[in-house]
Amino acid sequence: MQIGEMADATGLSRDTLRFYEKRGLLRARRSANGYRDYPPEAVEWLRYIRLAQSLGFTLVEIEADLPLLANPDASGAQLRSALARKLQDIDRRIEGLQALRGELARRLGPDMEACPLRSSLPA
Amino acid sequence: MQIGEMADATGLSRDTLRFYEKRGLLRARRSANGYRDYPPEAVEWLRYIRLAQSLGFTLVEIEADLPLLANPDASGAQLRSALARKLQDIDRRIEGLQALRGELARRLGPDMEACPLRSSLPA
DNA sequence: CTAAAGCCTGGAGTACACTCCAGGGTCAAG
DNA sequence: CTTGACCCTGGAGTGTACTCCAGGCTTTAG
Repeated sequence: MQIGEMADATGLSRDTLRFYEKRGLLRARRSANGYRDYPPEAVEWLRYIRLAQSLGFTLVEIEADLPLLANPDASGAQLRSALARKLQDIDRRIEGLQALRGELARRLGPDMEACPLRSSLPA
Repeated sequence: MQIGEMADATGLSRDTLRFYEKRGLLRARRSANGYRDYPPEAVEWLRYIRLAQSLGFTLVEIEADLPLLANPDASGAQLRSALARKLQDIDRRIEGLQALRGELARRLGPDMEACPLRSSLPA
């Protein structure tokens, strides 16, 4: 799978794919002519990256899980604990969003005139 | 309340506060000497900004809600519908996170060896 | 009165995540 | 064998959100 196909398959630009590779986030074999050749599974990985990223994870955070995930010697236990940490991370984020939701509903819901958020806003 | 106190109260740097003001995200009266003078309610507003931001909202998105919130002529109905949109926004984000959580649990949970995420990872 | 700490502005610099060239090689179609 | 669509690299440029000066007032403590 060469770069243009991958770009079409994922909605990412060629430049973005090259950029991810430079960062170490994505690997590609090379054909005899030097063209990148992606395995089809890379589509999954890229979709995962985009999903995580759209939800507020940075590339650094996504990368952080990578050495363990990519290491074939990692034990099931290690993987499970890494996964558990990540899930906790996500759960914290969900809780944060629920708190934000509550804040907004509380502050703008019942009494919109006298809400501290409104009275402290810029002109 | 002058800038240093506000910085201490919110954990933001003076520079960040000045930056927010330049962007129109925060307003401050000026004392006779030209120093910024913040109303104490601004602490609430700043905390709100930081919370929203830590959850993946950009300053542009936070600003987008501002003209309506800050407009004293906005009707209760307008405010309520703006709030409803924001809450939907947050709910979508929560759903996204739950999906990500599911993906991870599914892919790394039962069968860690043969997961497509792992096999497509960079060296 | 002076020194230290705090404030001001304008502008340069940084990190992240791209995005867009310029210059050049590769390949399939006609 | 040329044209057009693809690919390559290296490097410059963009937008967001700060962060860090330099140069210069103001205020407080000794």
